Amino acid sequence: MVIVGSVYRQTARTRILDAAEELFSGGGYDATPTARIAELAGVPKGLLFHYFPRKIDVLISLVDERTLVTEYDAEEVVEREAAAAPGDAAGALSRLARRLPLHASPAMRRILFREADTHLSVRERLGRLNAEIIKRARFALELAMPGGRGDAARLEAAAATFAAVLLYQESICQLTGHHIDPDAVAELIAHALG
Amino acid sequence: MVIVGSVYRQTARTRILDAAEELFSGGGYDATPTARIAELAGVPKGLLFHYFPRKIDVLISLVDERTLVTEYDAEEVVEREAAAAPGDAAGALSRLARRLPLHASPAMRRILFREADTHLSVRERLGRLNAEIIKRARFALELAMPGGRGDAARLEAAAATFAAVLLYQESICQLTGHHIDPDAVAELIAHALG
Amino acid sequence: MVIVGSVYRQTARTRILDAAEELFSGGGYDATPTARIAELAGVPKGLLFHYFPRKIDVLISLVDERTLVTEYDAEEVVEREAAAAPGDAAGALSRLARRLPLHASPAMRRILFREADTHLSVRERLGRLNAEIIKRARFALELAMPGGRGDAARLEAAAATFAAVLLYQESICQLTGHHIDPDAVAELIAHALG
Amino acid sequence: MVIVGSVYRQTARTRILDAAEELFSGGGYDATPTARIAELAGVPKGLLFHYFPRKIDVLISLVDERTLVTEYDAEEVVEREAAAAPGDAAGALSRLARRLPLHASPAMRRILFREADTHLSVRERLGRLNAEIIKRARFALELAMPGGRGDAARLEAAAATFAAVLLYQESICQLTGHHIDPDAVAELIAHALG
DNA sequence: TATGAATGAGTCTTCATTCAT
DNA sequence: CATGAATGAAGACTCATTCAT
Repeated sequence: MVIVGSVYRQTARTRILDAAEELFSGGGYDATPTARIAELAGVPKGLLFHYFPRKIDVLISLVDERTLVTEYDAEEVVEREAAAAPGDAAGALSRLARRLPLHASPAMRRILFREADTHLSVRERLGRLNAEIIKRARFALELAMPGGRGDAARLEAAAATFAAVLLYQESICQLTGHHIDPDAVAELIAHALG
Repeated sequence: MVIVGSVYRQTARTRILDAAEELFSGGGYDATPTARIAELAGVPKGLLFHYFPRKIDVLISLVDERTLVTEYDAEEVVEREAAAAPGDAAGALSRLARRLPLHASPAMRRILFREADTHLSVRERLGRLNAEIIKRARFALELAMPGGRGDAARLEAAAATFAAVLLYQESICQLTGHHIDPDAVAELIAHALG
Repeated sequence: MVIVGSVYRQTARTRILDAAEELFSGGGYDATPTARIAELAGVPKGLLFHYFPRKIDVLISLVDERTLVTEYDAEEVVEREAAAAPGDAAGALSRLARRLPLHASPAMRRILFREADTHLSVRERLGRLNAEIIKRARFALELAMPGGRGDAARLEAAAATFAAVLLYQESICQLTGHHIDPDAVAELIAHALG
Repeated sequence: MVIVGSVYRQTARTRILDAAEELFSGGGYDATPTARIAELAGVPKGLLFHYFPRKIDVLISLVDERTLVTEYDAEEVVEREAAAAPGDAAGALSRLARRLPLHASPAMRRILFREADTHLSVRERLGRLNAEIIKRARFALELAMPGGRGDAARLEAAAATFAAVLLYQESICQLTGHHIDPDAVAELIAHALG
């Protein structure tokens, strides 16, 4: 009953975060008045400040709670996949892309990039995400081509490039109107290293 | 007198743009009050609105006047270089990177990325830059490997990836703390296509 | 159980008043949110309003319960002292000063003066204190110099002046940084009347 | 014309200070919204913040500009008076009281005392005033009774007591309802030293 | 052109107080 | 009694923009 109740009637705090996520991703943090967040959440303005003393705390909580790096044992999964399809570097990267360790909605990703250079805590989170993706891409590539072909520097550039494409693909599409396909980049990289 | 007058006028307008460039790139467009622009430019607040009726006009003028795509005949230069070093795809891309068609200062690049998703005119300009870079990268790669090795899709992915790395390299470095080397990426791509 | 209950209840109420005394004397009534009183008292916010329906009731209760005019028979004490040291007007005033009929802590005195002009009930209490001190000073001086030397007006000025010095000595010291010694003033007054 | 103009039509800044003086002295600084100051001054709310960036700056400016210690040569005046009426210590103090070196209106004095313990700059100004009054009282008394009768400590207590009475007389009257007459205190002190 | 005072809508934030549990 | 979420009115302060001179 209690559980069902909480499911049916989201808590005020959750509704506030939902509203903020939508509005921040739409118009940006600065352009979103707290009043509009409260309005969309269906709570009085004061309640927002009951849960989040300052406006920035809404953003911080959003980033803290909704951009989690996945917690499953990533390495084990990658190893299993590598064993199942040996030598398939492109496939390994593509699978990594699909498991992008952003628990976040596309909205949250937009928020992450948009606010990163203004707000330290957001930037830190973005930095950690990038490092994590690079680490996993490097690991996947090493597994896929055990012979160590290609030098270390090239593999490093490949991992960093792939991470950049993954992180920025939506931003690139939105800002430049040009769609970039992670699978095509994965194939390109695999060819470069293979 | 007339000349002096026009000199003064230009000076004021230029100083306003200089100040705006510095402040926008530092704190962002929204966070920069017009009063501070005027103050830093050393002009009275009213004069700013004499030259730029609305605040957004300062940003628009900045983007229009200070992020010019280079006007030299890019294709001709690339052709000459390709002839001088046939088959050197990596070098072609590296040279392209060094001629990045942003006349803009690093400050202007920061402004471009930061404000692109909020302000249409900035986004348009960024889209045109991206398209231009992709076009030149494609052209350079085609020239470097005339045999048409590699299929078209892969070449397209290569051009788009390189453009993304070029455009975002500073953003990536600033936001994630991870430095990405365009030359290494150029070498990677050349290897993929070669 | 009942006893324990009443002990707890009293404890909560007392802790609220303790916290309010500390905070009001520190930052002033207006600058002290009820939330901080409750926090310092270690009680939930709602409980504070259970005991004190309005914020001002906390101040009123504080003044009512913690700035009591002493209840011993002041006149009798003064008479006994006067008999023991006849003619010692300065000593009589000094002893009066030491028995200052403020049961209150220095904190409560600060509250009294600070809030007097804003809150009627506090002002009334302060007025009563002043009147009481003047009365006692007059009585002590009359006893100490029974000959009736000095005219009535001068004695009145002496009593009022001494009361002012007693009441405001801490305020003067705190606000102006100048320390004023009640004993020296007592000696001065005694000399004026003697 | 310009002068007449400025006389007829007070500047907005002056009207703001006038309004603040009236309202601060009435209800206190904290209880006075900036909106009401602007309203009483007949200026838009924003203009108040054009002249005084923070609310506290209104109070600071008020204290800085409207509680000036008089600039005439006080010592010379006192000396002349002392020569004209030798031995008249009571008269000297009474004359000093009438020249109370507060250029300020009674309203400003109320503000000074009320806000002194909350705002440093106000407290500093009050401390300087007190020191100045004590200095002048001491000087006046020394001139009036050149024989050096009475010891130094008593003279010091007399000066401090008189300063306290002068500074706090209005506060005492307002808070306790008891009127204290500076002339009577002057006579008392003169008698004590005489 | 040049100047800075004037304007007022809008924003974040605080806080006493209520109320359902 | 106890709890802390809920409420909304009110306050300080910001800032783009206008305007008279």
